Amino acid sequence: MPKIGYYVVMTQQDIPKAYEPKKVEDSIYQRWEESGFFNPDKLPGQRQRAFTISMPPPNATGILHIGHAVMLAVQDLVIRFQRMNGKKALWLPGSDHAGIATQTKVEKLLKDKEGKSRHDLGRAEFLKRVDEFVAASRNTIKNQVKKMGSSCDWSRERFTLDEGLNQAVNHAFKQMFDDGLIYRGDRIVNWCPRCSSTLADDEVEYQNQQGKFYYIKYGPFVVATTRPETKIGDTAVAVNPNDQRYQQYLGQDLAINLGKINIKVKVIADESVDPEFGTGTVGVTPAHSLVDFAMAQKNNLPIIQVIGPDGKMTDQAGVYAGLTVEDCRSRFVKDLTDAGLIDKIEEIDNNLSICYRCGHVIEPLISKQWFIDVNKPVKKFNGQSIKQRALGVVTDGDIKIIPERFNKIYYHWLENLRDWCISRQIWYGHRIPVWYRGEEIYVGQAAPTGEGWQQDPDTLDTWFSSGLWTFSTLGWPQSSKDLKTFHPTSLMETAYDILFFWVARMIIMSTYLVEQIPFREVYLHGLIRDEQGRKMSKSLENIIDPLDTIAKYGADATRLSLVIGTAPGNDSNISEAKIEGYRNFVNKLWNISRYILMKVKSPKVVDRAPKAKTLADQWILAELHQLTDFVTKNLEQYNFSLAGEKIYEFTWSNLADWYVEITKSEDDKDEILLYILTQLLKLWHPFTPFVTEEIWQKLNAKELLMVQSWPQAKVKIAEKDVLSDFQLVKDIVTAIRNLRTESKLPPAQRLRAVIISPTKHQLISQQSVLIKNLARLEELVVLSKGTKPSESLSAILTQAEIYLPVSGMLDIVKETKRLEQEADRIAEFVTHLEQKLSNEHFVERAPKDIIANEKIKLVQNQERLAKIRQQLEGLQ
RNA sequence: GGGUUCGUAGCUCAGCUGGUUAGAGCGCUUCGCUUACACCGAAGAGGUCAGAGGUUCGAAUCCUCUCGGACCCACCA
Repeated sequence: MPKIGYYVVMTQQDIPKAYEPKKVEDSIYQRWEESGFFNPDKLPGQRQRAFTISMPPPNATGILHIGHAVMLAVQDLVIRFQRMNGKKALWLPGSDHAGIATQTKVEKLLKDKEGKSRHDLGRAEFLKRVDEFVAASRNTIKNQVKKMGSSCDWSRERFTLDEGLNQAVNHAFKQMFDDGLIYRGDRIVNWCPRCSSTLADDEVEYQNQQGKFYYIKYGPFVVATTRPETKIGDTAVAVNPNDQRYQQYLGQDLAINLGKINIKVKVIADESVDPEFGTGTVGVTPAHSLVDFAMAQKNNLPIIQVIGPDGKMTDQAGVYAGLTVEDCRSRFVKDLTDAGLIDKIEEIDNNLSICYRCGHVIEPLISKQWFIDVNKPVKKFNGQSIKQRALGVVTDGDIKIIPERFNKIYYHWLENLRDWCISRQIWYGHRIPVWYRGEEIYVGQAAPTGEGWQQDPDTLDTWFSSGLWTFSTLGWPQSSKDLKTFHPTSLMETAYDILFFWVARMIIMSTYLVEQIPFREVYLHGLIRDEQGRKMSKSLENIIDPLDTIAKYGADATRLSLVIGTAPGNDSNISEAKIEGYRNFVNKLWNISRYILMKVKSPKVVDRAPKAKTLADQWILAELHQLTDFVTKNLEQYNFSLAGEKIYEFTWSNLADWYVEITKSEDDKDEILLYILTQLLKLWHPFTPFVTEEIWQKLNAKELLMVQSWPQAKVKIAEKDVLSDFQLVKDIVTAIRNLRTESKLPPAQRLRAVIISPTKHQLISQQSVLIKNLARLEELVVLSKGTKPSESLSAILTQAEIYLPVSGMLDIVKETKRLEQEADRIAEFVTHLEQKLSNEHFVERAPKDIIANEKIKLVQNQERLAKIRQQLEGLQ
């Protein structure tokens, strides 16, 4: 027998009592993959509209972590929903070379294992090592992505260093260079001496720390600084223009002695100096401070670089040349102290700039780098800059960010964006497509012909290529069919912490290069924390590894725990207990299915709603259809949690706890049970693809669940009446069970009950078999009117009085107390309603339907209260 | 300094554009191995929705302030 034989041969008795994800998940994934349906070109049926998600490419460095797991769970949910919804659904996977991150990682491995640096190996050999590492790592990640059940199109998998993407990068660079948006210049940049590379502004992190604030006697001034060694490179001293104390010195050139060093500074006035802070005077170090650099440009100051790219003092530092920054600082401070030039030293809180990749302290310094001009007017944007354009597509609503509040953050970031430094002095990445020969410069796709051309040794910022991701992966700059079909993509789903790094840059690059938005909607999920809300980290030993939880509880349970109980853009805490809870749920779904499969004569898919034969049938169908409607709407609006909770509730509370129990006493349920199961599996599929597919196959389905069409909510039943009628039945059953428990009647004891209901006795009579079975009654008498049987427990509902005669066993004291409590509770509610309805303003201004509803509630509860009081009198 | 966000049952969280006697899961109590499921079932207990004002007929939901937690951006010379 072919592969499907596995399912055919299996008899219903063989269905295990407990669902075992580990045994089935891999083979189900394999079936999906072999079906080819991950590829939108191979999907069945006529599909006009495309739905595209570009998977945020995980870094080629590591292992799948819980953050990736959320992203995969959410995106797979959306893409499966859209695929079932008849869309040409493409989820394009890939990975990112992550220049600095990967190079840092490999350098560390190299050092730990062989004690060598990248320079010991040389560029070519080092890159070979990186490629080997990345190849292995990418393969690992790919397998882990599959473990989550991700239905992405592996035939379109891309890597940022692929040939095609490399061409896209070069093309983008050349186009922007030709348009004058990319330029090369000497500017102050964030320099990481450890990485020996520049960093973008947003790649710098800050660490709060206790530092020393040195007050240095500085000619006629006292200048305060946290970094004394940079004072060697001062070329000015700045004061606030309004500061009366220093007016006399403005414009003067002063020679300052700093112990073993003499410097020359000009006294300048600058608004940015806060007269209140420190001494109100600032030593200006143009080469090693962003702010000072700006001041130097404004005032035409000389620039002296005293710290080199290697983190050591340059020759300009005189006697300190060659020392590391740290050594220089202590030597310099000692020399100043010896010379009596230290006024005082204070402790101060300050922010240390550190490299986001390696944690080393950042040295701002001046360097010749490549930049993208974000403020230059662009002709095709009618004079707007690329930054204004990126703002416009969001303010105009072309791109919708969910949740909306991130709009503000996005705007703020873009409005303050400075030119983007795109060159990196690392080896791993896209080599800058620029060649030099003497004074000549050539920019192009490939090396120019002719002798003596040298390519720029630098590589591009990783985010430059990531910025092209939505379209470079679809064949750009060629005008490919994929690009036409799938771009702009539909949804960008990612964590909010990457909004600037990536989302904003994709918008800049796409609007400029393709003249299309990269995606229509951005859905930002929160970060996952541990059960106490702490970040997950190795040192806290609180890491939840999705691969572990998949092995232990299954991919479906892991997915549910990441999708339900969370709100967009909000961080969420996760614990193993939560995942365990969803494992239990998946098992519940399994067992409901097991029950149905064992009960029906021939398991099959039922897509047409069967005729309801009983009230219970009508009720469960009405619930199912309402559910379908609700879930569809909420999935369309990315309210995954709400949708999931609702299906959960239907599955466990309505189907399992009530309807399945009912089918044990009502006959002829095959069609309807199979219909409900069919629809339910479809609704659950985007959330829990594995278990639903596994059950689906047991329905002797020929096709895979993943390509079935999404259920339509066709509601024909008079739902309101059905729902309220069935609610009364449920209330009666619950009330009887409650009486039994409260009065400690043995669960097995069959009881007799009398129900009196003037308005609903017919309904209750019709449902008496059901009520008897569910409430474990021996006999049920239903009357339209009558009096309470003697010596009986009573429960008064709004539409029915229920009596359980317990001759000789009635505890009058207890029963009185119980009824009194009930009466008090209702009396309180009645008072509340009376007050509300006697409020003129309420009656005047509230909507009519609300008032009508309150009136009904009042009447019902007044009657109910009266009857309970009657009972109480009867007990006296 | 600017901004965002959270504070709802013991714990983890849902509650959309204001109208339910405020919900879920876990935990807890009391029963129960009723042939789908003990990864279960039945019945319960448990909350003045951080605090104080305000808008409104009506506020957990909107506004202001206070307190407490988290985060982002800027910046500290």
